[in-house]
Amino acid sequence: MQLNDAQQHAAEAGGGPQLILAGAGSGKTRTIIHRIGHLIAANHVAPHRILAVTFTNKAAAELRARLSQLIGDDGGGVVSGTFHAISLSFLRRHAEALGYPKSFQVIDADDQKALIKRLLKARNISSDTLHPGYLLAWIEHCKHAALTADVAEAQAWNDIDMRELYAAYQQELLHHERMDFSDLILNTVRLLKEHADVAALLRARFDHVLVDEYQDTNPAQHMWLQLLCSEHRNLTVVGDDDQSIYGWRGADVRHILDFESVWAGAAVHRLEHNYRSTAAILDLANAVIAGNSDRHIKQLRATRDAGETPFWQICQDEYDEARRISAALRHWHQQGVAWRDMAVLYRTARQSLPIEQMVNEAEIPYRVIGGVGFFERMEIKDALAYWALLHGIADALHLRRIANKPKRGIGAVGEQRIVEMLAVSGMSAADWLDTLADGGVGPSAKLASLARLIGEQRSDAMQQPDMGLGRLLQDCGYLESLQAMGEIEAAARRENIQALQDYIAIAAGEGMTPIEFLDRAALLQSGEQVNRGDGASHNETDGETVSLMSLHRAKGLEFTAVVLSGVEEGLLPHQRSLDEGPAGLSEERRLLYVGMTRAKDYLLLTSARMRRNFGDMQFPQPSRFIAQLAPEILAREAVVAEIANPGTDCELNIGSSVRHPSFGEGVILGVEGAGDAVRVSVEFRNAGTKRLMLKYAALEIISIA
DNA sequence: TTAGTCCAATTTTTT
DNA sequence: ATTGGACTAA
Repeated sequence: MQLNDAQQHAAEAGGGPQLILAGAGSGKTRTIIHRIGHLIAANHVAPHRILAVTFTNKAAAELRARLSQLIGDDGGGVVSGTFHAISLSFLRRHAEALGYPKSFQVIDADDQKALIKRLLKARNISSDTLHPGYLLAWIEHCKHAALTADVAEAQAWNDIDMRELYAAYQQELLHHERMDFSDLILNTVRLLKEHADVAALLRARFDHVLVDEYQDTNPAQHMWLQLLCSEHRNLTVVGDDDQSIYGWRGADVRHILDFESVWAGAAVHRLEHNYRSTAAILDLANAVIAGNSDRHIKQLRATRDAGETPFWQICQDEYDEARRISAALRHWHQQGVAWRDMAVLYRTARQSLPIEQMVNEAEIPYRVIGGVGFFERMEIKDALAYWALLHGIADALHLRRIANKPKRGIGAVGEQRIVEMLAVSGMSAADWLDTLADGGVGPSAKLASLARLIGEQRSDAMQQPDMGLGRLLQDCGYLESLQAMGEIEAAARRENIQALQDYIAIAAGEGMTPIEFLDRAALLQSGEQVNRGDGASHNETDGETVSLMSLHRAKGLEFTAVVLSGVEEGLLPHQRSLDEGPAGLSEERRLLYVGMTRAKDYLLLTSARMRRNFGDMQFPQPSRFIAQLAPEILAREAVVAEIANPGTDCELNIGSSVRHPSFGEGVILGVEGAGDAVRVSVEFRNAGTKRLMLKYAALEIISIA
């Protein structure tokens, strides 16, 4: 397909700062691809001197795939990756300027939290005084704003100096030779800012930089780009302020709104034709996003026919919702939509459980994208810790992790003493463990047999990096210790470990070093989880599956048919964001907008009248984002009813507001029966949900939805 | 000092 | 419902 004028202008613009405002479905990926192709073919830029920054690893992979399609030759060596992945590759070469060894590793969220907890415990600060999550969130907040501990604004909580704790946390990380995710960005900024020699090398590395999803960059990333591109100024950013959904991660929409003032002389390109969705879907999405005032006014124009009007289905509870979703998926499948072209999206991960159960029961092949990622699983982290020890690249966190797995009679105190002894020794964890082979002192003596085992197996493992892990886990008793969780659970975990071994084998085949493999594991934390549930019985081809994922994960993707589930007050908008005020609410609305604009042909919204939360039940109102929309743009079940107040027949829809003489105001959630026997379910603001005989209820209509 | 039992807090979203 | 943390027995 040809590019349209705006796309072509953007693709063929020369150097200098370029801002591409690209609405949902406006072909921005194609434009980027063509721009890169044009830079190479017409401007003779060497491919390896082009850097493309994407938001997810998946997007980076997609970019590479499409580049090789366009220009062949494996994309010609164009460098692409996430901010984090690219930062890590910079830091691998230059970390020593910051006092880190080149072999530093990345700490994941779990270990990060454990480290913070130990830090607070060592200072006798209880979690009631200062919640670890709160401290961590504040530190992250500083890092997103590119503020190191020495320049962060002092912050006290219950007389505790959080800035001092931030500094201590960094010290602790450095001591463990680890960086957290935010450090990857922040430390790269420090390299560019504080180390002129390194900065010069990094700046000279690329001639052109392109950034996707620019609306979701935080100040640290913004600074990262400014510092990297300040000389050549060949920076192209692509984004859409209506799709900014990462404010909680420090993203600031102003970066895209203010781009022209930061980069003088920037050219602006607007892609305002939507090629993805039917006009009906786009009308609905536009109606929703129009409710936000803090946005660039823009026209996103449909290029497709009206199509089917999106439907809003109100369900009894989350299981009824899940069943109706399954029915819709089946229906679309009968219409000829492939499973892989359908997605069920939700606000929170826990919503996936009932959906998984019902979809599975309906024998629809599915997969959950996200959730607990492969590399975050306990057994995988354990196995990787053993593997790191085997390859001599383990650190204190690895050793601590497996010290008492399987049980070796080492408890919390013993663990602590082992870590202290290791620190005193001044050796790496792997080297220190080797010295214990002849026996150790105190708790470390309990590691002697493990030390001997590793000593015996190491040389074998070094020669064949893909082998060895399974043998070590078997011989040290780890695999057997899994049995304590029950046969089925243990088998699943052994299978995961087997998958890890296969993964390692592939990586080894590619010539990847052990440290590179750990890097990949750290950056790919959140992989896909394939076919949970009874996948074996469906005999589906790989990839022929419906995707279940969070709204955030759906960013940048498109599907023929989309279900947005749980469109309720408290869930979308989420309660936590409502507590954050108007900015939080705007972001929730954008999230809904992002979800709707994923759909090409069919869109179904569902909400439940009742939802089980922890143990107890909740009765959410329909989401404020859709409750007021006319049935012409969002269809729903309608009932013709004669109501006391107007006295005439009228269409009373789900979502209509009514008043009852004693229960007060409420919203119609459902209708059953016919004629005189029609009963309506009404969610009253102050009186809960009631089922009323329409004929006798004396309802007064406030507004018709 | 460790291991097992009971109780509490937890969940918004991700690199 | 699950999981980490505190408490208690050995």
